[in-house]
Amino acid sequence: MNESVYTKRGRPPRSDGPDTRERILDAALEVFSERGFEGATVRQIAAKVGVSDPALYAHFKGKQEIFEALIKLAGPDLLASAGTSLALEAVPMQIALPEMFGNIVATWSTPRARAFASLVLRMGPDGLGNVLQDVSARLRPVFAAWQAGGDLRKDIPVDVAIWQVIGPLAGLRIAYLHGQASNVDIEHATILAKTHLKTVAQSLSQTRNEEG
Amino acid sequence: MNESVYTKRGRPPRSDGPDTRERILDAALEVFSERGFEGATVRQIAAKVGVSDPALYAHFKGKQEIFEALIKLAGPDLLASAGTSLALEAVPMQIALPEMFGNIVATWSTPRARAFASLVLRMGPDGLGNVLQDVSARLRPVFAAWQAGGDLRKDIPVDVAIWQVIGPLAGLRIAYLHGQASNVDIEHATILAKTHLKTVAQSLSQTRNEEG
Amino acid sequence: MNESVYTKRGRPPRSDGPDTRERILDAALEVFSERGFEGATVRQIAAKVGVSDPALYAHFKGKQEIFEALIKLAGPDLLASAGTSLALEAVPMQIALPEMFGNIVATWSTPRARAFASLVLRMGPDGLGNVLQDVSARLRPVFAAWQAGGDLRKDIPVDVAIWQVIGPLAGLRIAYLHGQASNVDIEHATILAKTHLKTVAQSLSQTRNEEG
Amino acid sequence: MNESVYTKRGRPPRSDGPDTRERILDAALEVFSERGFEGATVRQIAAKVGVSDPALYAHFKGKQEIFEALIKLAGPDLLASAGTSLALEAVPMQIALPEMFGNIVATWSTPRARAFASLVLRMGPDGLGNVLQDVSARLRPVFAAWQAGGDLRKDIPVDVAIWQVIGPLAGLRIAYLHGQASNVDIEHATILAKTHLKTVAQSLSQTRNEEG
DNA sequence: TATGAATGAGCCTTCATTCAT
DNA sequence: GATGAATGAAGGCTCATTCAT
Repeated sequence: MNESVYTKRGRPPRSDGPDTRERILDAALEVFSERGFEGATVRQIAAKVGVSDPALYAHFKGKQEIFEALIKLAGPDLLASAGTSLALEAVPMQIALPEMFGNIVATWSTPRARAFASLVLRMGPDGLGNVLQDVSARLRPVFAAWQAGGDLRKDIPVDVAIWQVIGPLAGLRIAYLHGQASNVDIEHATILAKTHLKTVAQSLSQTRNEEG
Repeated sequence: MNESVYTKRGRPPRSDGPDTRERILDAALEVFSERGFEGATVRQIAAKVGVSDPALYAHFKGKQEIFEALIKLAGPDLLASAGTSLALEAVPMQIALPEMFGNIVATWSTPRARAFASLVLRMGPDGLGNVLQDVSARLRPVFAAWQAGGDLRKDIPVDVAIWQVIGPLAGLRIAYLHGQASNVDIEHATILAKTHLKTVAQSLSQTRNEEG
Repeated sequence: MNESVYTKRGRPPRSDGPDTRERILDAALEVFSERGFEGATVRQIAAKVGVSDPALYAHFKGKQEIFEALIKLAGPDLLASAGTSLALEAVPMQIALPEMFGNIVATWSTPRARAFASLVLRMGPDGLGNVLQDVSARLRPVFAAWQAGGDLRKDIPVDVAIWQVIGPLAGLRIAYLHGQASNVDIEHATILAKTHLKTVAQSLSQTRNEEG
Repeated sequence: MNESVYTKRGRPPRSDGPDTRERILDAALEVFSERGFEGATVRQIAAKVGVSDPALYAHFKGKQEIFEALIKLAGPDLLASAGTSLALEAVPMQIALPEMFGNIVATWSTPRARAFASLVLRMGPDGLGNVLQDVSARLRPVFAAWQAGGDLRKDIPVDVAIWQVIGPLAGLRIAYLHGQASNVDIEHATILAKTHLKTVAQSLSQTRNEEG
């Protein structure tokens, strides 16, 4: 993998890449997302960076710390990142919701973002649950505003409305937008997300015509 | 953990329960779902069963085989199991869909089922993706029948309709119905699922008002 | 290997062979000679007998004891067995020596004897050295008698004479007459042994014609 | 064994010698020759080197590879090494044969060579058979030349002649010149070898008297 | 900073052996 | 006698980590 044949003790002439710390995190993201924390080995990460494993210890205190640094990075890069960071309250729901599509699926489709998705997945239920509840909490004022303004039907609890929006998206991300996703997967997810957001926007906004 | 101080090479004087194989699988499910395949150790499983680790090797060829046996068991116990095994085509969608709730969330709430959910989660994207695509495929004829019969709006592609139904459920399961779920989580999920199914049934069936 | 499908606790209806102890030793000889003491496992032996491993413990105290029983059997069956047990002193050397061929190589060529040879080989230098010294000791009076009687040249020390006879034979046995020997090996050894004994008998008996 | 009580995870403050790979092979030779491949443990080898067992894995891929490295080294150090590498064809047999003694037994008597002998012995019949056949093959042209030149009696097949020379030597090596050989053993072997070579040279060269 | 060599801990697995039936 | 299930011991090997350079 590493073609350099420099073999001597001590520091090699010069490190060929910029910011080794960054490269370590990149490699770690890949390895951790593919194999999970325990399944990944420090050697694999080091190999991917192109250095020997003790080198990592110059930048991080250990495997655990690399992982945690990754998690810290993951936060803003997750579900949260896309639409939820915008000032959506100001935009009418009918427009804001489909709008999220462009942001969200595009954002989620990058290799890095997909690797993060896999990473969180691998972390077990806690990792995922936290993210979702986090996003849910962030969206609540937005949806409440929409409901107050009449954009969102009043007969649906805000929580349920939120869930109807982000639930399928979360499922989508997990099922189709992970590290190993193929292009077909991504396209499939794109269509599903697009249609989902249009439909759900519609059904959440429209006043019911008949009740039973 | 084991207070007995019997120390001799061979088999101990009395083993307390039969059906060790079953108990191994139970313990393994728990441990694997909590820590993932690599994170789990044979020792932990054996300890949970209350035997020494070599004992497992009388029943399974190795760690891998225990895991695989678990996966095999997981099939019927997963997403699929609940509503999808019924002959739903015969039932009107408006009734069938909410009906699934009783089956599904109840089924998913058992500790065993939740452990399985965590297990599959831990298996990485492949595990999950397969399950969802499996369920999707199984539901397709049902939904198609509904659409042909007029129960399901014709302006929504069957795939999207299915996803709108199971997408939030999948997310739910992952976010709230995993091995470590608290009672609050479960209740939360129950309400979400119930309302979701009612709402989605409605919005999938009702003819559009032609709004825009 | 064992076609019987009787599977129930306790003793099976009847053991199909005679003298299990004997069969165990046979199997053990085979396994030990193929893999050495540590390389052999109790299970392999038991499997070859067609019983389960704990069954061996009804006949022997353990692996070690089986091995020792084998060694005890090996003694008479080894180098010693063939010619050396006869009353060779009475026979003229020129006749006795070639005569040994019929006994020795024939005896050594049986699968059992060859397995024993491998067994002793595997035991390390001690096993082999002991055997050779043993044989040497047994032959000494015979050769001394021959030398006294004029059959054996007086200018060769008895020890050397013995070694010239049995040395090649020992090497032969080890190199060609072991457990895995092919028929070609055996034939080769046969010829070598035959010619060797004839030649050595000649050169040990004939008075030297010239000295320098 | 190691009195230092330094206990910390990584590398210890100072390692005392270089050339660990060499030292591992030395230790391994000893252990393998004493106990055979299966009987030897990686931990024993490491202990003899004075390191912990994982250290070996920095130099060899595993137990098997250590063993194989040893076998590779064994080649030149075995039966072959001594006389057979010389250009013996040029030397008259009567002189060359006894000459081998100085080389061979001296070479075989070194602790290392004796350990190798035990090692090969432990490898079972294959190991030994190969060596002997190898040597036999190497000597054939030499003996053929001698026979053609009249040094070697024409009434003895070359193969048999070779065997009469090396057979006792092989037996000697196995019986007396192994890893655990005492000084007495070595002396005994030395005398036997010396006399053997002189006698055999004589009897292979002298023309028959036409005795019967 | 980065490396090679080394380490303690621990993992999966096999083995000889034993108990209760 | 013979069996299935279980056990303590130990083996080979991997891993994260550390020291000296």
